[in-house]
Amino acid sequence: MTELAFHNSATRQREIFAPIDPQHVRLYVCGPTVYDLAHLGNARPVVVFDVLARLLRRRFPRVTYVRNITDVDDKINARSQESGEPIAAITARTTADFHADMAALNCLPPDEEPRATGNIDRMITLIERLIANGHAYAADGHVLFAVNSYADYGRLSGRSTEEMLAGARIEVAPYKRDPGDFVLWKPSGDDLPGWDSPWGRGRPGWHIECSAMAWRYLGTDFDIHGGGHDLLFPHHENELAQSVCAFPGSRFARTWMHNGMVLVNGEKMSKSLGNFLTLRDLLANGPWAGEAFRLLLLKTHYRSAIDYTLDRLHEARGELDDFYALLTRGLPEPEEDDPLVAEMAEWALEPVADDLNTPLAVARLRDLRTLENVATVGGSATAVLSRVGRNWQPASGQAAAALRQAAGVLGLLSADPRTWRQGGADDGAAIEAAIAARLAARAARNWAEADRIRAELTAQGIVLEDGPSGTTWRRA
RNA sequence: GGCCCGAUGGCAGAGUGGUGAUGCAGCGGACUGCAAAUCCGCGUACGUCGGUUCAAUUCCGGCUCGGGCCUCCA
Repeated sequence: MTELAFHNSATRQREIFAPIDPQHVRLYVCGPTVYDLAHLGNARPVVVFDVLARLLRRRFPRVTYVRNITDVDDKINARSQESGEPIAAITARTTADFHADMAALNCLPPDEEPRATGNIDRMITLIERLIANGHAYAADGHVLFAVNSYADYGRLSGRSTEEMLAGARIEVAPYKRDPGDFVLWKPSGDDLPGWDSPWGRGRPGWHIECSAMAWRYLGTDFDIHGGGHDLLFPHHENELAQSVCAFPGSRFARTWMHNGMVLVNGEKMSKSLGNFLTLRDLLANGPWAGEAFRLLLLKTHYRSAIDYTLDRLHEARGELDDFYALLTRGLPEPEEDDPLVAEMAEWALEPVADDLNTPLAVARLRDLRTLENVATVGGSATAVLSRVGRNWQPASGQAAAALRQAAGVLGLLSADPRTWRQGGADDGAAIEAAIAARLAARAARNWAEADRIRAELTAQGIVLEDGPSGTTWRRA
């Protein structure tokens, strides 16, 4: 089995993955701030790191995947003040929506999904440690992290403090000793959520929550930290600084992985730009849209930017149609431990181990599809086999089993194939009757009648496929 | 303005110091009563200018263009 290798943002290099504890791999990914529906860009890290988690679970005895819910944030407060809806209602509703949307993308839940508000005490502990260690100071009701107390500040995101100041045009709060200092704790008035603390009633700054939750569930040192590339600075830089300074001698995450942005019309999709499409908008295209979007994401390498278009979504759907067509054929089931099936599946997944090269893995899935089609429908697999460099001669059902197994690690092709192709209206019996009538007409060589029936079904959005083993149908 | 990343055929998108994957679209063929599905085959690409090398799309540098971060952001 090929070893795993990932591009580490912290070193800007591809590195062989060696977990701190090979018996227990630990992964942390930044989760959503629950103040509004998730958009397409929010979905990308969830899908990408879902694939990573599936891969890790396949390779290691135990994996703990933590993804937080940020349910205390000034955007949430602002939303509540605008709409009058209580904060708890906004966060509960948005969290439920998020879960539903991610399930529609076939993302598995993380092992732990802590909420920021459930970890305030941990954050306070961290802040106290930072003050005690000389890395933070209280000023004007706030507690700030002192950037110049940490020599490596800026190293993760690859920028010096001078560089950061050079371009910064933000106004600097008067209570900051250094313009780069960031807030760990800030005071809350009576109209805002707040918790008692040594510095008065207040609420946490943005970055401290992830440090607290990673510490609680994964310890001071763990294997992989993931998130969108736009979080690299300042969020991850600050998170790292806080955690390392709170626990001298620790290193926090060994590997940092960042996914590229989802673009629309060549520009980053974001709520502040207003050019976003929510998952709800996307899923309204049909029951196929969730998996089609997942495939669309996995057809591009996770670190590259990806431009979303509806055409590409339809293209991905068409590909899934082809895969599911094969899986509806009622193929023989190979033995559980069939070595050829295992070999083919392993081959297809090989690229995923190389910094999540899902586009190449998807291409290999297509080769397995061709092998199965050749085995069951007929034709020649010479082109595929020469490309693959093997002399596989799979019997009917073997390549399909390998396909399902490999696709499962990508979170694809796990729907019921018949539902995928024929789900929707409850008119299956009528369609089957029409197909039987057409077959009778064909048997009588009454082509006009047979074509009339087919045209009628086509008008209803039903596509017929005549195969060696009979006629099947699907919805267009 | 500072820092970082990218530029592959009509579109999307892997990969490699030496015959340039794959998908969609297009074209031709097999199969089919005709289609659809399936299989086979074909065409057009490595932004630009230099450098290193026997050889560069692949390594190095300049340029152009695009994107990201520097402010909330997946």
